[in-house]
Amino acid sequence: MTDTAPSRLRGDSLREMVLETALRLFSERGYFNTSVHDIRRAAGVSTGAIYHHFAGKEALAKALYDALLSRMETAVDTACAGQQGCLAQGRAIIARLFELTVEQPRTMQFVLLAQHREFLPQEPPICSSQPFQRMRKVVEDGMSTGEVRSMEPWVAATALFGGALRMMNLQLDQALDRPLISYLDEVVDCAWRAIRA
Amino acid sequence: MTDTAPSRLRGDSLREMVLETALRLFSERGYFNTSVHDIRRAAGVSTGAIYHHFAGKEALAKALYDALLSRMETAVDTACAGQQGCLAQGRAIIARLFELTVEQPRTMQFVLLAQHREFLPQEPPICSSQPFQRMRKVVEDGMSTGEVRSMEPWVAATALFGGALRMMNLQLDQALDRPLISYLDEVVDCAWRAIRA
DNA sequence: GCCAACCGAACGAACGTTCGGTATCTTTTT
DNA sequence: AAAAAGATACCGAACGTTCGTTCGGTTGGC
Repeated sequence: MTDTAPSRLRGDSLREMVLETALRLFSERGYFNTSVHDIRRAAGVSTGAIYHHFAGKEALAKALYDALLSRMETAVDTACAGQQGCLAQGRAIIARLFELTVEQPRTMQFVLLAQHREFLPQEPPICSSQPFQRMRKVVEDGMSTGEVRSMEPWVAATALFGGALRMMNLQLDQALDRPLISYLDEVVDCAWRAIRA
Repeated sequence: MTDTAPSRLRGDSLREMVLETALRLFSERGYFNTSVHDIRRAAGVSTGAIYHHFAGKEALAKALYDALLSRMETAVDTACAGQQGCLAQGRAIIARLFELTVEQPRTMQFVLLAQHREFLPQEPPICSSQPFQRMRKVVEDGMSTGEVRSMEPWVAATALFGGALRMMNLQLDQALDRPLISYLDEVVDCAWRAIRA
């Protein structure tokens, strides 16, 4: 009778389960409305297990944030990779972000909307993170090739991606009646009219 | 010796002081990092006084949120009032919002950026509030007069105001090196190119 | 002398965290 | 190959603190 039983998780898979559960609860109810006991219960692990893998609640949130931001970074870079020019790259980024917003709303909720500085005081604002820097670079490159009108870089970047980010916001607030992806062409069209040469 | 002393506040002025202090602390450290005791101390009032004017911490936050949202509503409506056409109205709204962001960053921080649903579970998302409805209406009117290209209303609204809202975001995160107002013309120009007929 | 407005010490609940103990895996010894 | 020893991973009851809130008492205007 070598039953493997519903053998409780151990090691890395336990760690993953804790992170997954924490993401679900943090994005559903917010960091401060989620206690370590809630995570413990929902993940089916012990308090000690959580504190074995993470130094505390804040460290858990930081580990989660870093992992998700890094995933988003990869997604943005990969989307850009195959594309030439500001329009194509911008479109690819927006398309990928729209996909992520639909496929992993919790991730986007936690990374884009949550006010991290309230529970991760050391963290720089999200706008200075790698993915956002990358977006600004795309626009600046477009400006130096003449594809984009010459203008203030901040304005150009917010003009290209601001509308898309707000559409993602609306999707996460469930304000849209059609699938987010179906707005993609019009969103990109608008954004491009705003900054093209 | 009828010294009026530094006579402690009473009545409505005490209530105002509590609201003001709460706004300062909520926007600086966030709702959950601010205890009622913190507000009590910072405002120089007693616990009982707070609970005399507000049913609890959440009710205090709601009163504050309602007051600020109503102020913002007035600001948007007033800005629109003297203007004719989508471009003029949109520009006036953005200009006023930029001013408010600089003059009352705490208000904008609390109203626009904070995740209210975490501490006011009953509250609808900010995008369904009056000021945002008004912004969408401006765009839709512009579309029916032919000033704005015919397109999906949500896309048009986010295209017109999305860039400006992100610029306000950057200002609140102190990412900009020039005064926010100085970007106004370029922001409006971009937004208008995005949706004009 | 009445009533609303205000006071603040005290309270129970919930939170993040600890820590002595146990289970499981790894290495060493026989 | 089996047993012993050691190390790592996990367990969960319990702890100290802080929080939002209460409530019997006090003040001040009318």
